[in-house]
Amino acid sequence: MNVAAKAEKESAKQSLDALRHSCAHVMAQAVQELFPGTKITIGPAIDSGFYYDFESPHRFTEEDFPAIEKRMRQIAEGNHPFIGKEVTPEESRRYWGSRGEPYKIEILDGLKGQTITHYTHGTFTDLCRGGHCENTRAIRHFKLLSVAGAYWRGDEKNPMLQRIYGTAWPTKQELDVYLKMLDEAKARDHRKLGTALDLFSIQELAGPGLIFWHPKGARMRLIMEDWLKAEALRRGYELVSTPHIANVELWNTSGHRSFYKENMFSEIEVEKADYQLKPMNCPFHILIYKNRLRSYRDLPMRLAELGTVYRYERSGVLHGLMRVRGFTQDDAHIFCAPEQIEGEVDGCVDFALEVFKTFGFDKYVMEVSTWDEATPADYSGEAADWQRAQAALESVLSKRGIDYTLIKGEAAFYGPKIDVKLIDAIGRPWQLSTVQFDFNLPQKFGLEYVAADGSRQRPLMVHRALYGSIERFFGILIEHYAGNFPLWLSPVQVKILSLTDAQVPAAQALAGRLARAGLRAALDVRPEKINAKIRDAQLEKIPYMVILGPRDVAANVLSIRLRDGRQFQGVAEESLVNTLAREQDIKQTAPSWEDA
RNA sequence: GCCGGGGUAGCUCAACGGUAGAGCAAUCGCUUCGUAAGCGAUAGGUUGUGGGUUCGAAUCCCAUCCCCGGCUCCA
Repeated sequence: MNVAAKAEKESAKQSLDALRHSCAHVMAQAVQELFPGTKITIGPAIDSGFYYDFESPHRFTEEDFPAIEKRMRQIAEGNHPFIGKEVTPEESRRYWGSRGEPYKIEILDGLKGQTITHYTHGTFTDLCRGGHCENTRAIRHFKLLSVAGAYWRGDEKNPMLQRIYGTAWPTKQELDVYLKMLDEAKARDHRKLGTALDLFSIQELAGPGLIFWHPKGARMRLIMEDWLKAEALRRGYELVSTPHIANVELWNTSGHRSFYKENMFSEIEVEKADYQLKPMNCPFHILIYKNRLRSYRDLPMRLAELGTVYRYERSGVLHGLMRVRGFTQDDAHIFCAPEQIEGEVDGCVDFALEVFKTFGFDKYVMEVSTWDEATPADYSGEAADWQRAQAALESVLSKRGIDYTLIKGEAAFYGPKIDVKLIDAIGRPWQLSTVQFDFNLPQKFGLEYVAADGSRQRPLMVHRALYGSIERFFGILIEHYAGNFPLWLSPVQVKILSLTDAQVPAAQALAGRLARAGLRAALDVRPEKINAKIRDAQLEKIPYMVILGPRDVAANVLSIRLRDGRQFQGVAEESLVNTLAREQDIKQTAPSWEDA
């Protein structure tokens, strides 16, 4: 993206934020008028709209929205300009004191030495640093969406406030598009589709956050795993396999018992020793590295594993496949010499891009998180290593011409990283792949290799996950494709529907031949009408249907129906098999059949 | 974990102090049909769990588990 385009995008975002922030003020006014005793706190613009947090004796529900929206509309139509005014801290304090707004006074207390401004529209004034549209008149296309609890200043030690979320757009069309996207997202919800398509479940009796993969989901998982393993081997990784629990001494050594304790399951005592379920695979791969003396000739050593980890997540944060307590990471750790890091990072990025392309994602954003020199807090490792690693991360992306955002101070304490967010079919970002340096664990475990000159050196370590977690990636795939998976991932690729009982033997024979050709075929020979069988197959989102009636059998041809409704008659069996085998082989995301 | 909203048949939902119901799915018949639901019958529930109030509880109260929307965190 060039500089001018970036600037234009930035300015468009600013005016959108101004509209939304202004809408939040108007909502706050409406709410205070309609629900006396409500205290205001903060109300910013966010990615897709705005919110305002209130403390109120009234419990807000969605049933209150029509009344609030109606009042908002009246206020907006009142044609009030937003007027900013600089005030002294004393003035401001007096104003908020007189209005009985303790949260505003608390904010004021945090603004020592800064310029204080009040923004007023009509009869409503807010303590606010600004960023408003000119006039309430601009606020026309908005909708309140939900109400939720939120801690004052995001701290769970503070009181719980009530947050009302809304969205606002410059035009009706944009608002409608956004609302439609929300509906679309709801329809694609992987929890809903997971049940409808019988892919997975979460069982109350077994516990929250633990995933049961049903036959169809497990089939897809197998395909994802097989592809990834083959690709890893092709790229010079070694596949390893490690235990699910380990003695607490391992976690003491790695440091996880101190900095990751809240997320680990409790100890399991066995013969007077304590064990813990693994929340991460890193220490295990490190032990494999450390198991014998390594030479510089052994490097880079790339150890990969589909490693299942267990993390204690607080009950309120669990979410379908996206946030669970037991999941499998496609984890790898690369141990290398300093001069190899750029090549290794490039290999990881290349692999990640291959994953996106293969699974049908063409949009993504990358972020490089580095340390912040200004606040050299508790970073682990040598400054020279950090600088070299950060340079490698940026250099790899630049050389590939990949646009990225540099986020200073966002690095973990143990090293800088690249994070990749995928953009799905309806424009939502999902945090996926990550490539992270780790300067902490090699030190904690005293990792070494013998250099060419015979000296002992510390290897550099890179963590890397591409799917992130198989569960989560699966959830993203479900939502990205809305359950309409490409042929190569579809648990059932072809379903053969018999028109009458007379075609059952032919249907069975065809199913056998398709299976032998490496295709996943299913049969529907129930004594149902063809319309009913088609409907069921459509609801199962099966990519190809073969409808077998007396005419087809007589002519020795097939009638094909695609998931998108298109039909092709008189297709030779060989042609179907070859076309599908190829579509599967090259992992095509679109169906092969062209309208004749 | 916290705030709010919910758990009724495999699924989607109704009944909201007075004997628990529908559609789909399932099972059994009949129907043999040409591109999104053929007809009929049967079966299916100590209403998440435990306690309480009441002559009577799916419905009211308490506790607890799970789910949903958020907060916080994150793969």
